[in-house]
Amino acid sequence: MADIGNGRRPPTLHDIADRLGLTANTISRALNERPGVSAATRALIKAEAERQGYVPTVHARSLVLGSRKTIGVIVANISNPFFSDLVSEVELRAQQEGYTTMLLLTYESAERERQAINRALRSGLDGLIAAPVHDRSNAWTPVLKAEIPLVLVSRELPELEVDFFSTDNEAGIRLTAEAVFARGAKDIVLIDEDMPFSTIRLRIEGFRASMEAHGVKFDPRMHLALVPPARSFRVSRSWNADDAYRVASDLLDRGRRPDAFLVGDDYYALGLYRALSERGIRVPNDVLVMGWGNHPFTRYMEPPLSTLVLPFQEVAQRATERLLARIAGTAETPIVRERIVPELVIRASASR
Amino acid sequence: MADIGNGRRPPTLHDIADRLGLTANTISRALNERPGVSAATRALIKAEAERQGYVPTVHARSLVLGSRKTIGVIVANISNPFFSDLVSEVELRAQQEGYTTMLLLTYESAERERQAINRALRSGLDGLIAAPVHDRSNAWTPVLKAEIPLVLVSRELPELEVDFFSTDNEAGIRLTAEAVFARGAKDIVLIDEDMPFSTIRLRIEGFRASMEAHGVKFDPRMHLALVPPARSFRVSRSWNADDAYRVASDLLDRGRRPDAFLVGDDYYALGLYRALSERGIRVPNDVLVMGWGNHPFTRYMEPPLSTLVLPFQEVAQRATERLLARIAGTAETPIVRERIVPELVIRASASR
DNA sequence: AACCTTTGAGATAACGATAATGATCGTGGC
DNA sequence: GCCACGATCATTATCGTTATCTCAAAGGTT
Repeated sequence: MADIGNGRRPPTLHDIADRLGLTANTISRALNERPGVSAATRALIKAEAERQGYVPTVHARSLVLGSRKTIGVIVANISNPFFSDLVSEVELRAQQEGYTTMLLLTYESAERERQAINRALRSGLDGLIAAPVHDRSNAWTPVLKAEIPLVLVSRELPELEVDFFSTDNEAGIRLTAEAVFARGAKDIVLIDEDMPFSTIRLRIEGFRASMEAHGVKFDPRMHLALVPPARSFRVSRSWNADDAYRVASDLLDRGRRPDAFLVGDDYYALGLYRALSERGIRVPNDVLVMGWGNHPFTRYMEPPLSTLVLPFQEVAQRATERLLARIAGTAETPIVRERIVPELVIRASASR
Repeated sequence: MADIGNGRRPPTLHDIADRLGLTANTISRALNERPGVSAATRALIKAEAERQGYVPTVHARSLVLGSRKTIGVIVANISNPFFSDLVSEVELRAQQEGYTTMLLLTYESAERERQAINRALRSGLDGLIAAPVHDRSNAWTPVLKAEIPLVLVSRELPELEVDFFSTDNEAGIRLTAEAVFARGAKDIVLIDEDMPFSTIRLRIEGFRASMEAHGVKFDPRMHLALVPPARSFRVSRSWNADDAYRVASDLLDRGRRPDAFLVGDDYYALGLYRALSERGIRVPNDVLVMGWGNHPFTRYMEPPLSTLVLPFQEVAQRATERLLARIAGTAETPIVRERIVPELVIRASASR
């Protein structure tokens, strides 16, 4: 910590080189463990670099290398546990491989998604993991054109020829449906969000298939209760429970009395529970309930909620792995689309 | 979309310049709205840039400008709603000002924090917002030395002369304590995490002060129930409820019967509720309970939990605002340390 | 001892953008 | 008709790092 004072400007390779009577080139080779430097000078250089508190300037490095060692993550928000776990996982793996993570949030807005993609392109990222806003596949063509590796998660865009990883929504809802069928349910209602996401479409498809496999004719007006889309994606999803409460209350007040409920989000179950208990309908005696997501609070609901453990981590890990392979150029060319089946957890809400 | 095919390499200023018989410099001036270019050529240039799909290379720009227009956020994780809301807010404001956000997670590990700081420095960020790992003030000296604007949130490091924004933990716990005192409680227990964070220290301090203001002698063994520190910070905080359940059960089984509980985290209240109900202790008739954080599920607990609405957004906004001002050089020099008082929400768990 | 190989380091030129300075042109003032 | 001047664009230098090529010295071989 002696002479930092050479102009109050962070030290560069030249500063070290001048001091030692060498050239910047040699310093660069020494610090990057490349051949062409003797062990003795290498040690000298490292010591001097340490002493001056040298930190390489990424701007310059990425300019010449053409890579920033940065990957971008584009998701709607990070209040949703799925996305926050996804982003965490990406950050972790990326960091291990020497990449840093740039975060871009869309809040489900097509316009913000466009901006995010734009900023991602301008930033010269090495790769991109994204949960796209629904049905906006053409928004991603600039990324493909720029030949930046892209991996999609969660929401599928079939028109795009890119790797895709997701929870298997269809299999998931079938698991829950089968579980309540197996416990004697005959009349099931699915509560889910009224949004055109592929995730929700697939859940409804799986639900319908399961119903028909059990000889029940699927009627949207009877077996589907749609919750209005969230008003804002800015903060936590507090309103989900409220909306589900309202939807479930309406349904029950119309005299409808199913013997099982499936919900597309654990928070919906909170509202559903209240609507049921206010009307003296008991879980699981009068009605079975299956959640979705295994949120920490579900084990503490009364009765504890049966639900699905989503493969957050696995999806995130596979997606990141794939992206890194694409960046490294080691991934085989054909794209993969993987849907990982979630795991059922039966608790008191579906025990009979 | 005609001739992109000049080598499959993203177009540069030179490509546009060559095409129009101009120089790169002129193109730069035209596209950046700087004087020295006639309106006619400016239009020509813009059209050609658009046609070639030109995207400026940040590497080069940051190299010459010395700024990347990027700010870093260092927090423990983003499963914690406080941090996810913080990060969201930072991303939003940053984006509005043309900055992108780099995410660095520490998982409460000093070593990972060190790495994160290192990576932040290497990345040539313009500024840094961080919730530091406790008592690691010397870890941040490299940032100060590099004269990179730094704003701390949530956890205070008094030794560091930097701006700081946080929830007022002391005032918060006093609000909850006063609330139960006002409703007749005389013997209060605080359940909190056994970690040396300044946040927790301040809560305990505030609790003690409030007790003594009401003539109760504060005895840690009587009035404090400490939950073992979380085992991992990787994923959601599911275990918090379990740990609180265990701690509360132990306490009750030792025959201790306080007439009010305060908890340092809404999740603790989940475990506490169960421990109480298993022993036939009713909320609020036999004991009052106050949460912390106003998590969405608290309104759906039985009975609904009284809690504190934390000023997540405000803290994040002020911190980001401050950081941007520091970067722009428009912030007055003296540092500020702001603690924002949370807001009380009384629900059935504390109604008498 | 003459010759070839290896090793360590310097010289030079990128990378793509912006800043500072220079050159050219047309125009206006006198 | 001469000179000065503003507008417009070209020239050149620069940011900090890495890649390529070159060269000198050391070491080994016959």
